[in-house]
Amino acid sequence: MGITNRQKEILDYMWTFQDREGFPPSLREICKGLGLTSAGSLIKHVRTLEDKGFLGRMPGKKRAWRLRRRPAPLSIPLIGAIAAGTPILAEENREDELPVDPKLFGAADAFALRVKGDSMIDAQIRDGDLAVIRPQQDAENGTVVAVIVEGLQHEATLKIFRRRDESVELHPANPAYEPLIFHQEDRAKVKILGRLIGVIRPKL
Amino acid sequence: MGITNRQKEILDYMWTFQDREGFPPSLREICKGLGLTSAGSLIKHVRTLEDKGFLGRMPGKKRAWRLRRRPAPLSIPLIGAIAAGTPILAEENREDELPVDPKLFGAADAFALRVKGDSMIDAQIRDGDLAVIRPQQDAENGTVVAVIVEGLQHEATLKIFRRRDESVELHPANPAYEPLIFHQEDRAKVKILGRLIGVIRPKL
DNA sequence: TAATATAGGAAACATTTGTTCTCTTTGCAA
DNA sequence: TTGCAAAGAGAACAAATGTTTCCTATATTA
Repeated sequence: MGITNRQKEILDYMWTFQDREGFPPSLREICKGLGLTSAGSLIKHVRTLEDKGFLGRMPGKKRAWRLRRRPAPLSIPLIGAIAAGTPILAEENREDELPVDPKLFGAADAFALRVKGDSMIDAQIRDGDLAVIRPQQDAENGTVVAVIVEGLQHEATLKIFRRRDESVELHPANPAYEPLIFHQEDRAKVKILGRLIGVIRPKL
Repeated sequence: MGITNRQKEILDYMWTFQDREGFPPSLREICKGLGLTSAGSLIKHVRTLEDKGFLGRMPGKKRAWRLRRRPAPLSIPLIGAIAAGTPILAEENREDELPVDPKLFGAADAFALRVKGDSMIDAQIRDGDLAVIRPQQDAENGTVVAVIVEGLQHEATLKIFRRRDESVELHPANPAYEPLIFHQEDRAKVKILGRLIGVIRPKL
């Protein structure tokens, strides 16, 4: 499903107009911008763009269309308790949306978890902090990861990750807590959700 | 030049609509959203909003207006070194804009400072953290404040604030550092910039 | 060659939409 | 009370705007 040169010109002009003016152009304004004289000529192209999915039109409304271009998300989903068997980012797991641009933390698809307890206090992470996580399946030794241990809880926890020859270890950053060590087939119970890439401490 | 409750409702709805739909609402769509039945009732408010500068209208065009000045800013200014004699938020002191909605921290006019050193490590604040500050002139004992000491530096620092009978004390949250104590007229050298209301730790 | 797809023009038409007018209601102050 | 201002309803009007129909021109393809 390609797009012809002319159609791309039209789409680009619509974006330019919207960025400059703050609202979408009318058909005749597009004509003027492209040097056309008849709105009738243009509407055929606009309909094609709609059919191909580049344009969302609202039938019956004037000067009302959405320009679809994957806009980067402007917020980070806050994940609460995790329903069994669902992917982490499933709608039912989302507790809130944090009005923070994830690019601030260098990731496009981050999510956040609320930290409970003081097991990471030596990493300057407090009870109540929001941990920003970039999703990934595996981790480097020594990095802080969000993990969930199968059958143990329904909430993710932060731990320092360490893989040894025959075991996987999850270490707290607080000498008052014991590390969790998984041997042999138990290692499969440790599910890495992602790597810690930032912290937000709101309403201190 | 205030803005009445009703006018704020209308402006908020216009923003909500634009964010949701991708294009501005028509007068009658605003009516439906607010429970009004007559566009004639609404246009008076819209004109007032235009006069007060909250709305840019394009005469003769349908469904075409710019929404100026979001009700609340969507970013927090990051303040770097402070030029002598300027207000903290002056343009020349701004180093960057953090794409974070300040309402996340419960304030509308927050700014941020980059933390240098580990003098607040016991408060779980690290070198490189961004401290979110709500501007205020005074502070309660025991709270963490951003202060600048006149004649000493051009950068604000975080300290735990304590006012005694005859002195003002600025305590680090790290036993390796000494508190700063100001007696008598020296107390005037301590300028409080604001109170710590949040922490952001980016790109960990 | 004829057929077809793409691109554009001009005019007429129907709906949306901003605008203007008059009227009513409510709350507040002189 | 009277007067005034803000808020809203309803109807009618004019301009903007999307839509349709019928036309021409050019390039490509069977």
